[in-house]
Amino acid sequence: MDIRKYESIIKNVTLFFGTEGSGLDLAVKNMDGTIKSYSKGEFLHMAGKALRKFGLVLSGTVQVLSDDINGERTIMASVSPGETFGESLCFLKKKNSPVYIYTSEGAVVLWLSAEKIKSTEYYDRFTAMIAERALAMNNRIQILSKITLREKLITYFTQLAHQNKSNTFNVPLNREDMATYVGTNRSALSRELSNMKKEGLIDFYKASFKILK
Amino acid sequence: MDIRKYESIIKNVTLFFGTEGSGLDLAVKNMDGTIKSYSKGEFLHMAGKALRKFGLVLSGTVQVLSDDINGERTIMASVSPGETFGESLCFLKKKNSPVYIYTSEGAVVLWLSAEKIKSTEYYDRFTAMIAERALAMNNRIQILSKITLREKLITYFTQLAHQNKSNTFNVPLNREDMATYVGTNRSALSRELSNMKKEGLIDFYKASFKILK
DNA sequence: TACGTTACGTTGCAATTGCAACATAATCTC
DNA sequence: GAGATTATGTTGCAATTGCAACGTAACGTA
Repeated sequence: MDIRKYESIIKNVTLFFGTEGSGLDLAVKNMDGTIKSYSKGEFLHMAGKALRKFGLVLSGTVQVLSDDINGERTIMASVSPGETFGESLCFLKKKNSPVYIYTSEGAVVLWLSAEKIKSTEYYDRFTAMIAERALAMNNRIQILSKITLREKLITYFTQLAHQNKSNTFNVPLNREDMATYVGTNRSALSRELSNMKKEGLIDFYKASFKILK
Repeated sequence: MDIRKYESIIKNVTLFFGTEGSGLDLAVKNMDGTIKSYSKGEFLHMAGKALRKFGLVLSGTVQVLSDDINGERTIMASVSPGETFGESLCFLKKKNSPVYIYTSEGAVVLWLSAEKIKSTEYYDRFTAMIAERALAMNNRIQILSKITLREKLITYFTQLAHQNKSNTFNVPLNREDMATYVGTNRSALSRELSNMKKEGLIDFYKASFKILK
């Protein structure tokens, strides 16, 4: 197991922040940590089985997928290096979790036991990680449950302004991802952003936005 | 403090499940629990201040609200007896939480310290509570991020069928709430449900639904 | 500079949906 | 069971949005 190879990534993850060198080795060992490499197109986990450990992506990208009735597979999340997946499912020991874990481009994953974490000094951080995710999802739900695109955008901008404590802020997503985040497509997003600018509600240049009214 | 008066509710909450009588008194005491009554139209918490404790509603209903730029207040959640609010905000000690807690009809709330919980035997359950909420929100996001109403409904039904391990299930919401949950209005929902029935995709009678195809 | 590539803006049109208004059905109360 | 009340279904119309196709700007590379 070659934790040290990925130390620069791991030590910046909230869960391990500030843990380095042999301290990191020990921490990972206490969580039954195992590193596994996956090649392009491989499944890391199949639906219907319990997730014994949750994953921290060390390199590559991992997709969380689920099926619907028509047998269509939807991407529920795309996980990048330094990000985790499956903590809640794993912590709750959900049987029959309806999700697949898959990598289209190949990935390296550090698998960690949520059960073992409970008896380490990292338990509080683990809980905090889930709580942070809950807040982030809550924000997104606030946006997605608005009816019109304009309302969605106003909600999104309000959140960003609040986070930045300023009416000027950068949107951390490109237009394509921003559109997905607020539940629309790029062209509709561009149209509405332009309308809002025309009406003097906001101003923006590239990723920099300003709320005017 | 009159915990016992609400024992029948409290002991059925996941957090306290199975805890009764003097055990419950002790548990609540160890979490710095305090009961407070609020009258119609009262604010339990104002935006901009940290939430020192999270709440468990004992009677009445409590609304979680937030403002947007236009000064419009949106209901983020409506919390009924036996349900909790603010766990994540409280656990993370978020300053400047942008939410108001309000009761339109009056309520009784048991306030509990997330900090104190850490050193009790209930910590695992607390974490599980947040994880459950994360999963529930994730389900809703899957639904809300679909484009068409039909896709939203198919996703919702797929989730319910999976939870029930059967293609027949009851929807635990009336049409009005179901519409809100999937991000539309009642009449559009009725229309689409009828269309899906006409096309032989589903069948339903009142709250009982069946996936056919 | 010329070229390719990628990100972003614009627009026409068809499809979906919100909304309002009304119809019908179920439920409750007396 | 009459009448009130609430839940659900139906429908016409206007508004919003998805989608596709194209235009424009920014950036890197040879």
